[in-house]
Amino acid sequence: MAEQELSNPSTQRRGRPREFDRTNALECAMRQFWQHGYETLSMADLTSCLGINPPSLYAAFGSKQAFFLEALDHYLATRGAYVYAMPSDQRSPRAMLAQLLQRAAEAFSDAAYPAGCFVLASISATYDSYEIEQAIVQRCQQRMSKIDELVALGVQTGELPATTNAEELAQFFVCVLQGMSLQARLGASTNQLQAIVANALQLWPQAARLR
Amino acid sequence: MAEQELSNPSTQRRGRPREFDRTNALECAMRQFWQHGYETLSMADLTSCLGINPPSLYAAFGSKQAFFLEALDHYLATRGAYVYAMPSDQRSPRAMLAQLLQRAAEAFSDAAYPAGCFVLASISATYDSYEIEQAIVQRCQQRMSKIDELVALGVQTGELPATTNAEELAQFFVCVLQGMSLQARLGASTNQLQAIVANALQLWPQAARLR
DNA sequence: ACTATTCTGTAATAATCATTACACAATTAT
DNA sequence: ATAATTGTGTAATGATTATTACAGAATAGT
Repeated sequence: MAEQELSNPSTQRRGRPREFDRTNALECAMRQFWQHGYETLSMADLTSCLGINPPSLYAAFGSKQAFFLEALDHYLATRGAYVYAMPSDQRSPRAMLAQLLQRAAEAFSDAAYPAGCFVLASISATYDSYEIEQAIVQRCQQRMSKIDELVALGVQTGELPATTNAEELAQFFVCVLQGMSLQARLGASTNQLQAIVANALQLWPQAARLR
Repeated sequence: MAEQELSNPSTQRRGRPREFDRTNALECAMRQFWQHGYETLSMADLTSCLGINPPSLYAAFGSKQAFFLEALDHYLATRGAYVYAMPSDQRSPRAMLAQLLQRAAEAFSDAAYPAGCFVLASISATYDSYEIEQAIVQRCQQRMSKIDELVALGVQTGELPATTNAEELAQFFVCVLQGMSLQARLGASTNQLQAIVANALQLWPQAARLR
């Protein structure tokens, strides 16, 4: 069912070779979907933007829905990877959460890319295709669980008081992160997002206050 | 340019009377746009949902865009009015902000309506019509300025320390509110949203700590 | 009763939507 | 050289999009 994509250049395929770079097309589609949204972006816009014709696109990706989902996963593997790309697990959970949020603040307001988070920007409205909506929600929750882990770890290591409601605190940080994406879509600057992060982190005091 | 809508029932208009209730149609359209989004919701869906035919709809509202904008303003005047409907200006700024956020927590998770905030849910993706996007952003910022006022008032009354960066703190609360809308779209319960509010409000301590 | 006005229902409009049929081009395998 | 295979370009597909032409129905004013 899934297309077998051979990355090994030595294994040449028969037939006429593809004239466009698949990854490059994926990157371009990611940006387009990110900025315009799934429903709003038409295949005509997409093909003219990519400089290729519909049959080539369909041969390479299958359908608009499959193309979007692959672009979404391309985002998760590249620009959206900062969530899991923690520098080192040696650092304290708080420092890791701080870095996660600060990286988000930078990424969301990076002028080189559409504003905010691609996954979060894709949520808002329900879609004609329930399949897409499910895929977005699932990937969103999977990513956010990283914050759950960090807060739980903070309680475990004693960095946060044992009486902390870890689920609630984690959900608070998730809420802030998601709000930051919306703020970025509305034009918030890196500095403004960083100020939000600094404020939010006050709920996880640097010096743990044990009762 | 704007349609003259006479609310006075004594001033009868000539011609065949409208067979559907205009406000009722607006309420129904609001829910539909709220749930499905502007682009996704087709006029065919809308007319069949309202039980009226396209010409009646166009005669009453003009166009899809005008219909959406009127539905948006209907939301602001009804369900979305909680932002400005503060109980009394006698209360402290903090209490007013708390009430604003708590009302949002209830409204966003009210099963009787689509989840989250209609205005915020309408942002995410850019639209074919720049006019609509501008209208949404403008109404959004106008509403959020209420939070700016409350925080500034808190500093003014001494409830918050004079060293407080009012703009940053206000933007933090706006961010939380917007994140709450997204959380609600993802299925967060009233209790969960209230817990987020409680956490956020810790940045505005009940007993003002003056340095 | 008659005219002017406004709404309603049917059915059509042109445009755009995602998708594909088909002929041809470019490659590998034999 | 020939067959098999796969990508490309042109042009079309049927469906759906927002919007409206038109004829008839229902009201108010005269």
